[in-house]
Amino acid sequence: MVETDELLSIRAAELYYEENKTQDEIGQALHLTRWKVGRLLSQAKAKGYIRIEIVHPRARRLPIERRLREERGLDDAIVVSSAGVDSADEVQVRTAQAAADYLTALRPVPRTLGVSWGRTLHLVAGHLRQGWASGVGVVQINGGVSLNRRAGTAAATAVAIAQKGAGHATLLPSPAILERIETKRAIESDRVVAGVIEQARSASAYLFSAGAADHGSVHVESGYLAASDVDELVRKGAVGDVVGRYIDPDGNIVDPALDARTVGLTLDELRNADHAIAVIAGRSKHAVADAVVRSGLCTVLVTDEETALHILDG
Amino acid sequence: MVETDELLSIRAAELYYEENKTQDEIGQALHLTRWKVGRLLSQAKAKGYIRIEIVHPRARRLPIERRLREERGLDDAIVVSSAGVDSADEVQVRTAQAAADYLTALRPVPRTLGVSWGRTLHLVAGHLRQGWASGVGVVQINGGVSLNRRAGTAAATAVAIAQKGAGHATLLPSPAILERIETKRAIESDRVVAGVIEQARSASAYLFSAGAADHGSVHVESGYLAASDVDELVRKGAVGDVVGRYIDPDGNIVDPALDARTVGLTLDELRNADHAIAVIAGRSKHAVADAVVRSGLCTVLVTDEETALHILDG
DNA sequence: GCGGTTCATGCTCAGATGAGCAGGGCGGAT
DNA sequence: ATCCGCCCTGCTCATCTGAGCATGAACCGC
Repeated sequence: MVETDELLSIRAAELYYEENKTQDEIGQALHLTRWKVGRLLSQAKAKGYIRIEIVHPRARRLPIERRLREERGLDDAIVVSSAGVDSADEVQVRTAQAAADYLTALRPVPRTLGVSWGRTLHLVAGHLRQGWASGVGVVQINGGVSLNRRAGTAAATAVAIAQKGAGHATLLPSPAILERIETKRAIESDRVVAGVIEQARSASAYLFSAGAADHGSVHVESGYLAASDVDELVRKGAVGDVVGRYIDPDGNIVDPALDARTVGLTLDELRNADHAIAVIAGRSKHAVADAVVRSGLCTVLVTDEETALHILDG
Repeated sequence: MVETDELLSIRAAELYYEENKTQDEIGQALHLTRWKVGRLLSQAKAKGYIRIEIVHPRARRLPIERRLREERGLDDAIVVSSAGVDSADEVQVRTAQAAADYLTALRPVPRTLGVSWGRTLHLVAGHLRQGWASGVGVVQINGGVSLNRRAGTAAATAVAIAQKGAGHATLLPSPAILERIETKRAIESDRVVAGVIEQARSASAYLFSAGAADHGSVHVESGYLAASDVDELVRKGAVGDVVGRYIDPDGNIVDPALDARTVGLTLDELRNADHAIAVIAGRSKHAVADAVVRSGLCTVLVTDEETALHILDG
């Protein structure tokens, strides 16, 4: 009889969802009372036979967001649907869009916003609307002067965010990673640099992404690290980087010596922030995303469905 | 504003379908009246942003069935869901199951059922329940004595269907295709054979499948045709076979000479039947399935979702 | 400017649905 | 054999939802 009930619940679901019959009509068709039909329907839902999906580039996944908040202790989570998406780029674009939306709707509007840089943040900046805020201060939280080509994308990101928010950007005039620790100390003792970092520390919110530990990393592309350096970091357990600092699955610094040569906010400073918004999308970043959330590096996560499910269910 | 409405309808849909809020609650959350929310919801449905799928091996696709009836003039159609199916075999099993269900529920119960044979029908026979009918006559409608191995599967199918339906099977003691037309004439003039064919002609319903025109065909496997023969048939436009007779996309006999050497019901006899149930599943049979339906070879089609959509939308 | 048209909005009302409850059948324990 | 408790069923009632309608704003051509 349980077998029959299961079949019946499927028949009922077909008539209800695909043929738009009322439960009463279904009852007549299957020789059941309408209450029985209602129960079969909720049974079908409970057993997961009914899958409802919202297919839209801007669609979110609220139940997953809720789980992230409840099971991972995030203050907030934005999970974009990856339904009907073929390319990894598309996923990143949707996530960036969502991050821009979140930032626009963020209340209270942060007086000063600390930002990192990279491909993802560049996209976020691009999706922000002119006038998303009125007079926001934007400050870079990690070094970003490129060593070779693509110079200025880091600066451009911060400037774009500030300009569209009718504010001004404070740039951190320093490379991300220095060759020698002495140089790093020297740069940090520079009054301008020290001032910017001080300002970064006092930002009311942070917006940053994370990089995967692979050869496609911006650090390799920008010339801060060689491909072999990344291999070495991976060997030591690195899953990716946050504001230029490479971490293992538990969020610990993988290479303290390298970390000491990295300019910008430290991870602990980030962890103590009230509003730390991480924007992380794409399959290659599943591991870092997990590390970021696990180790409390962010209070708010903006990501895609697959990454979120990876974080939740491993 | 239209852009905003679209976004709103998505937000509303998320809250309604993923969070189980009432339209009223959503209205409060989004500062809308509940009527506006209702309209946004139907808009989201109309634009196809809401996708509802029933995920179950026994699930059917009623809207597609309806389209097959209305747009292709079938008396009835059974379309099984191919959601969550990985293997082609699984699709065939589901379809066979559905065909068995259909046969069991068929009213009036056919006094005599004409059946063909093949892998699909064998599965159907296997899924029939003991006692699906009480006293049904089963008669083979095309030759099926195997020339080499696997002897008897054709007979076994008919016998199983009859036995489970508490009836008896009448076998057609003849090969499917003969080498020379004279032999075919001789066999057909045999009293027993002629009697069986006569009985087949007067069956009250037919159950048959179709084969793809490829080297995996049962005709090749059984030794009736060489792989090169099939290639030649394809060159002449064959998309597959029904009761051993190869047809082109319009349902016409591809090779009249070969057809004349084929023993069993003719296609026109099948076309004139009141109840001709075709069971066709799998991607490799899309073309034949289309030909069968287009040329009116069946009144009832049992198939899978993908094949049905191929028939409907090309 | 003006009349006409279109369209979105908020409403009434009836139909559809879900929550919770009483009655009764069934199986197991004593 | 009898009692007890569980679960399934069909019910009442309150809530939710969709259809259809009147209103008024916006838009268009004249």
